[in-house]
Amino acid sequence: MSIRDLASHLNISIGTVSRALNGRSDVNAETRRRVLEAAAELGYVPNQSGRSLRQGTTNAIGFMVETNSETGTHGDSFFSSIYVGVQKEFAAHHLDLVVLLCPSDDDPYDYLRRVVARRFVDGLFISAIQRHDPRIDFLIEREIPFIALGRSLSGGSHPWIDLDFEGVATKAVNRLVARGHRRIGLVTPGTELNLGYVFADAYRAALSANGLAYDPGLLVRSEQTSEEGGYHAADALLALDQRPTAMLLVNEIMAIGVYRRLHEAGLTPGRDMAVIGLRHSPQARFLSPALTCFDISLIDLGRRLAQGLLASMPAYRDSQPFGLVQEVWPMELVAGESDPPPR
Amino acid sequence: MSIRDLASHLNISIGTVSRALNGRSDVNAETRRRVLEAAAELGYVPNQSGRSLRQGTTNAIGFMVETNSETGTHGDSFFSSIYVGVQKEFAAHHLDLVVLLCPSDDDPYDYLRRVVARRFVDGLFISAIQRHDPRIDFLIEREIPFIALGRSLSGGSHPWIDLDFEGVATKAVNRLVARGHRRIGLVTPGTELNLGYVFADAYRAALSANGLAYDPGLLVRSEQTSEEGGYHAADALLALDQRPTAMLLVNEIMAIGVYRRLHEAGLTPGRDMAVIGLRHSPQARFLSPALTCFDISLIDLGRRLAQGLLASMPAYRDSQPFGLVQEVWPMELVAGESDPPPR
DNA sequence: CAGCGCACCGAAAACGTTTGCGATGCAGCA
DNA sequence: TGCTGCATCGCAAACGTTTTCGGTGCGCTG
Repeated sequence: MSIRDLASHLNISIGTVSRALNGRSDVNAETRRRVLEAAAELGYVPNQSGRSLRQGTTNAIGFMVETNSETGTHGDSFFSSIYVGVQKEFAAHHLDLVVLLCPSDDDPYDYLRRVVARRFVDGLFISAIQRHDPRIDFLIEREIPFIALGRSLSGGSHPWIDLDFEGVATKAVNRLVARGHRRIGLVTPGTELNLGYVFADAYRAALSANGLAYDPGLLVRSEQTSEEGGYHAADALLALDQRPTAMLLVNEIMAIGVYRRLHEAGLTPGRDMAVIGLRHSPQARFLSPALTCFDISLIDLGRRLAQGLLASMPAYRDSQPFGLVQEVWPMELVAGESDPPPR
Repeated sequence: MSIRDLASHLNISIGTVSRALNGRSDVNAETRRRVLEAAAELGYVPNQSGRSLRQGTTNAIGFMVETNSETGTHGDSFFSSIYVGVQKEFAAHHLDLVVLLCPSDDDPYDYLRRVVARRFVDGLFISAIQRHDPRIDFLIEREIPFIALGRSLSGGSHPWIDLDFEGVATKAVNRLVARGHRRIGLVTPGTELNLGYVFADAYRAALSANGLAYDPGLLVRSEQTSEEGGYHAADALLALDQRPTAMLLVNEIMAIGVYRRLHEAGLTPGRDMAVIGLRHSPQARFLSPALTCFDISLIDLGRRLAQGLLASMPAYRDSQPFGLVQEVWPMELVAGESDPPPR
């Protein structure tokens, strides 16, 4: 059931059929009606490979995420919700979302180059942005549409959306200081992810704005951002001569490990230690005491990412009222019971 | 940089280049070496569209999952780990995994038909298998390779892997009965998902094997399998004249809601009520008291699914030592502190 | 030397689609 | 009538690849 079958069934040329199906203006209204009717009747659907070959476009968009081969998660379900938002935005454009899982033992840059070389996707979402991320320059140079989930120091102007770490640090520190805290620890990723640097800078600025000195010992860079990572980060903070009375975490998964370590030290989280985190997954509501955290509307973030990508793709730019998307994503503080005043 | 450029650069025909790249035997060893060298040097990578068009194959495999548009999750990170396992198995075959998110307001059968019609994938994983699932007959009839994550009553022999609900029900009920429980509630999905029926049958069989009568009131079918669903299921069980002393849940997300409802009723989970669940996500370790649950090695399950699919695809069958995969996936009980004897 | 088989390679068709170009017919206008 | 312009459509090329078919040259055998 190709376009040829459809044409011979209607006794017209394949060119006319193609034009009718694609809504071109130079085809008679009655002819178009007959074509669409026959297509529906015979169950004709265009072959994507043929179309891609001719147009040089695949109608597929890749979302590149990095895999943790050991735990088997990629982003702790962080991305699942983002996908949904992207999909919602893509539905109207007949675009397919292709999740590209870069294995952790593979170099993200090499992986990306292979994907691009295969011409498998028309555009890309990239995440886990490094401080100096070669993928960005590569994509800009090749003129491949993309949007980054996260900022980078890499040169060139390109679309990106990042979480509002400045806002988080400011609100969290202000809140803790208002409650009487003076020694506030921060746990960020210890990898070359740029967000660790951004978060740390925002944290230092927030401390300074509150007239507090920055103590390097209170900044823990954790290789893992998992429960294990949280455990060890709490361990490091508790080992200090002058312990902090509050901890600010980059996600809420680490809070599980922090709670565990606190309990082992005979401390009760939310009483002997204040904890604030960022919420990545809806399942975070379990923690007891309830974690005070910053809520991310991930579906909306996904939608916005999709809009930003479409706006940078010539074929879809007209459908988007936006220009170059470069913005931070605001987050709302959800008060829990984990950050009381110090004892 | 097409195969034509490569050929003219080497002063040989494109056919020879293609044969050399694809490892055909009818090409001189020296010629092959030169071709591979030039391909690497010039950075040539075959165009997937051209290849797909000629061969009628796309090198892409779809994984169809259903989306919950409200919460934004699809399977509570259940699938994230499965993807990783699939990807591990696919890596050697140069297959791409395409995640196909069926919106919740779309009919899965219609969605599947559109995907198939577009010839976008060579094979499919389907999940969320209904009791009578029209997708299965459709795929069998069209001779499209697939494997189902879940059993179904739909006719025809096809590859599938399902969780070992019989084993779960037997072990859980035996364990609870051995500890003195006599009234054990079961919470299963209230939708047409087949797993709800399978689990309920296994539960009844396990009760019977222990000489216990089946009380229909103790079987709660919950529309939602989320935290909310768990809350309401616990609500229903607590409203009974004769309350159960233990609850068996279909996943651990519901346990969050169950715990909450128990606390509201002045009951302490793991003391006034025994709770056992299935573990879908590694983050489940947070619950306090620790949930006694059945652990699923999701990465391995993903690998096995991929093997089962490959074994059913003519192009890859030879690489797999397996035949038709139809099996249940064993799960190990991880003892927590949530299922003590009744008070 | 004739004949045969084999290794290797080039030519060309085919996959299904889109699109530029030209052809046709017809209405409108001078 | 003759010319122009427009609406509509057919023809054919092109996208990049794989694969069949046939051809060439060589070595070997009888």
